[in-house]
Amino acid sequence: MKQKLRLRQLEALMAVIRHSSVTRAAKELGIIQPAVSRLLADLGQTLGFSLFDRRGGQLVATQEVRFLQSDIQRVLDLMEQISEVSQTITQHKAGHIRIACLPGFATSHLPSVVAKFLKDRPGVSVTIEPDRPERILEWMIDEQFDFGITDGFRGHSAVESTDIDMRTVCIFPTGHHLESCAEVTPKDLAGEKIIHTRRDSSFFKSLSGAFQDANVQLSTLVETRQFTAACELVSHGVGVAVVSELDAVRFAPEQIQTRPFVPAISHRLSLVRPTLKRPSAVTLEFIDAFAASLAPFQVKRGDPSGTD
Amino acid sequence: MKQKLRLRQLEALMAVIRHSSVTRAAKELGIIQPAVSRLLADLGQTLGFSLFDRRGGQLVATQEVRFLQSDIQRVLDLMEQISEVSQTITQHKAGHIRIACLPGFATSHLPSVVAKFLKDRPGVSVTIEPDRPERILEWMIDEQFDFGITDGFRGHSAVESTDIDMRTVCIFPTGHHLESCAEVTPKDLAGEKIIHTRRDSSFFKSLSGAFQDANVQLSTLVETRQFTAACELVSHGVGVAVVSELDAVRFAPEQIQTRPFVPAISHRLSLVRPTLKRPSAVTLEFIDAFAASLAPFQVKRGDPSGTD
DNA sequence: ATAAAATATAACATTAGGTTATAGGGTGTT
DNA sequence: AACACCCTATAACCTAATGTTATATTTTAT
Repeated sequence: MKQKLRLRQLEALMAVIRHSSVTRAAKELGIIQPAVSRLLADLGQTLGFSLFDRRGGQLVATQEVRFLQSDIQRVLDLMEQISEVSQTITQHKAGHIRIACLPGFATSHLPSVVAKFLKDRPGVSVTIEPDRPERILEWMIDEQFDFGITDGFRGHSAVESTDIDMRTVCIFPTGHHLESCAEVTPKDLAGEKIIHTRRDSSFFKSLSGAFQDANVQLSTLVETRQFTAACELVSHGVGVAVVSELDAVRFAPEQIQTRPFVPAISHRLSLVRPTLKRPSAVTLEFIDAFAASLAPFQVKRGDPSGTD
Repeated sequence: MKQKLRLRQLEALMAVIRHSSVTRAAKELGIIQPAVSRLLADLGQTLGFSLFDRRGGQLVATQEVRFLQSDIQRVLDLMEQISEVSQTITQHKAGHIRIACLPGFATSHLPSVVAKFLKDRPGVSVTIEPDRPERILEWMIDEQFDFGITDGFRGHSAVESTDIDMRTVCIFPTGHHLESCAEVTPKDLAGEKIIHTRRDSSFFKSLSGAFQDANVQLSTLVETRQFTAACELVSHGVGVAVVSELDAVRFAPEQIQTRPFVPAISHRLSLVRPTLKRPSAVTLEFIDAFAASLAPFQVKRGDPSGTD
């Protein structure tokens, strides 16, 4: 009698213990009494000892059964839990998303998006890891992360990307003489000390291209990786910069002024994820949500005026 | 697709995760590959998301599955454990025995019996609760305990008892003038101060009966509930007593001397247990073992010379 | 004792889980 | 590219577990 324990038998056992009656237990289980009777009989067989004593019309669990009772209950509870969790997963309400992003996003735009996303999804958790684009790329290739927000992405077979061109604006301290301009051109910036991104970045190339086309000398004040840093500097009254509008809007008008930059140049963001790794449903949902959050700052379609 | 989670499906899932291959998993489970394939397919259906990504000929669990993995493993482990424990229960190797006994037994005879019993039964545990006979009786009626060792038991419908008549001996301090007697009669004890049990105990009635029959005055030195206490007193050179041989043998000849008491009177022990409660297999085994341990000190059958 | 209720047993239907046979899909080689 | 090979999926069928109805048996209450 080397029978295996069956989950159904344990369910029946616990139901009978709860109700002290086979008939009532059957009712709870939604089946009829003989079925429960046999489940118990079979279980008793496999366990090798009797499960109940009758005591004045009531069934009382034997000591052996009481001995196992807590473990059995735990198994049933766990199964229940697994079912529930898988339910919420199916409803895209549970899971974990590992996000790698540019440092600027980790502090400025991303948190609000994540917060909004998590509000509707109690089971979901998120890891945010800020780092340089090169590292983000590595992480995608290694599949260490589910989703990356980067720029200057050149394509990679193991990485799938969606590029988004972000509008940029010229920013300068409040009170600056540029305040009189409705829009800012390279000519307006002649002689200004500029805060800009690294010279090897594609965004810098676009920017300096615009200056060259206008025959204006671009003179550097600060070279930084992050738009946020540039905004920060400008807000302290130092210099002028062309940055993503996304970053600029976070600062109050008392701190910095923004004007459209002409010619319009865009900052190309890349939303990336590992090609080979099948993304979880929540991950895809999050990528959608994130892309949507960028829409207000995105260059209109059919108006590329692209970077490179 | 409101299918229930099946244990077998979870087993298959974990096996495939372990081996990264359906074929190898099937081998481990002792079934063939198509069976596992379908278990997985069905499970995927009920869970509502796919379980594996293929990655260069290897199967890799999806994020969703990894999310559930630890819970699933716990369920399987618990089932395993329940099986094992029930096994040892079947082999009478596990369980718990609650023993209520006279205080004397808790310290003298019982521990050695319990120790020997537990040695072969790793899973078994025991509770020993010493108290007065009245309380032991209550406990049996309430089914608070599985087994009781008492005396003076008068019968009760809810309590099943096995009576055992224990041999008794006369004990006295080494160097006492009774040493010269081969056996001790009431006459030999004339004028001796006696240590004996309570006057309302049936054993005392037997004893005083013997003295009356011999027309000897029984003079009390100490009245105690426990034979062990009497032995203790005697070993310190105080008085003479008639006690169960079981208790007497625990003392060295340098401390106390023992002689048969004539007429032989017995001390009736009752091994009791709740009638209505079905005893566990280990309990029955233990009662047998305990009864056997008393045999050397038991009045021979057909030689009752009973108490009352 | 006897009626009523609860439980166990018997005979059959359905379904999960197993089997064999076979088709389909990658991977690696030529 | 075409081939062979290995792994996996699908189909058709079988067995054991679990459910059903009908009925006998046991237990409790009157």
